[in-house]
Amino acid sequence: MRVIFHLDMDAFFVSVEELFDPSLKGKPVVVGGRPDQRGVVSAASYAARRFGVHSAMPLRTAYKHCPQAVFVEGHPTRYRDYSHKVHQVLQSFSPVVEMASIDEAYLDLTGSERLLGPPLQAANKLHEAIQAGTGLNCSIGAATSRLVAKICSDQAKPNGILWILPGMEARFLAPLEVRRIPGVGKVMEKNLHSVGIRKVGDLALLDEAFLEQRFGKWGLALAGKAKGLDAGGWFDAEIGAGDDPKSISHEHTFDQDTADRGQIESTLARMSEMVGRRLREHGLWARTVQLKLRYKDFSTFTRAHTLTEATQLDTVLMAESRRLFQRNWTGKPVRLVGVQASSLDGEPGQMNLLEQSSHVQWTKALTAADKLRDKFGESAVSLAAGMRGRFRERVHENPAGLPGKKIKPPPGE
DNA sequence: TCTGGGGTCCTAGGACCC
DNA sequence: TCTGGGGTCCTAGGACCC
Repeated sequence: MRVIFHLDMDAFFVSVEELFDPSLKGKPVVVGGRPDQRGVVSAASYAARRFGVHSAMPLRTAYKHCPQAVFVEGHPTRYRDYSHKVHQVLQSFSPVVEMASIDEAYLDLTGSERLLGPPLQAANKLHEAIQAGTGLNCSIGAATSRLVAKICSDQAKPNGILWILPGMEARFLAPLEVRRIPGVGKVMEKNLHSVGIRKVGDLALLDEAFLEQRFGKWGLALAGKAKGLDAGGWFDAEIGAGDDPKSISHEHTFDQDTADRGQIESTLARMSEMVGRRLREHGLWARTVQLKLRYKDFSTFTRAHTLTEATQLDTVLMAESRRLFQRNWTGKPVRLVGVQASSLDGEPGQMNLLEQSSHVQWTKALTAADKLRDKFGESAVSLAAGMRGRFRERVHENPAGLPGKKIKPPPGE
């Protein structure tokens, strides 16, 4: 019988902020930015939640609900550090660990009973170890499947442990709202409601063929989920299977919508640099480049192009995203721009000799630039090629006092 | 209420090939 | 000469998650 844990950190970003500033404890805290900024709540403390503030809520709305809350920008590097600490504690409990996101993980503890005791006891030990190792609270769900363990940890919040005995899965799930099933969002919930399905128990009673015919592949998976099985989709994979990313992207929402071609294109250049850098960090090559635009009415537009040869280079990403932009932009003010790289591979694929030597030189130059950015910050270095023509305003983005350095492109470009 | 940024997976149509 | 079927790749959009 499988023993699966799902561990979820409680109010993770807020709790990390409290470690660095204990005066925040007990106060309504909102992580995400200033209340007059465009943006949404990344995390809210339990005190803030009592005022109706929750994650994904626009910051301006959060302010209306709770003007006395402390609004903080957030510190992504701190969260990554603490996520890493959590990961280390988990690895001391099981070799089969998968971080599902920055603040949650799955563990397979099957066969560990002699070492750690029965699931509830093991969960207690883990809970204490996380506290000791990070100073943070978490909630743990234990069950025979990933799905049930995940729903359990949610039910156990905050700072609790819940174990569902083998064989009790369906009875545990039956009274819950269908929305509690991971993957059932607003739209699916509405669709299910429209055919009279509200509880997971209603779902379990239905004919599988009906669900498949009505809701497609997903419907079939739902039938299994209602019984507590890891049926279909992402839950089916073995724990620890997910490794290399399938896409890498960066996007930016302007403080105010803009129709300034120079501003838009220089932002695209910056997004391309950031994507290129992450490709090199991961040792991945991309064949597909995608441009994303979002307009005032939130309508979102994407255009992609697949290259004949994979790339890691900022210049190629820039040229491609700019070309897509110039071909498709109608001149309407833009709210957001983004650049995504996909069709990723750990190898560059076939290149002719000339391209190979050019590629080696470029990679050297870019890796040097990456190191400078590590030292002096993202805006310290900009590609000389990125400064040509419309990208010229990048120069002015360099904050005073930082060593602005141009990296010369290799000859022949 | 006026909506971030980083992802994953699914669907569906068209091109193209055998 | 009235029109098959399957496989794979590419593209666009959308639901969903943290």
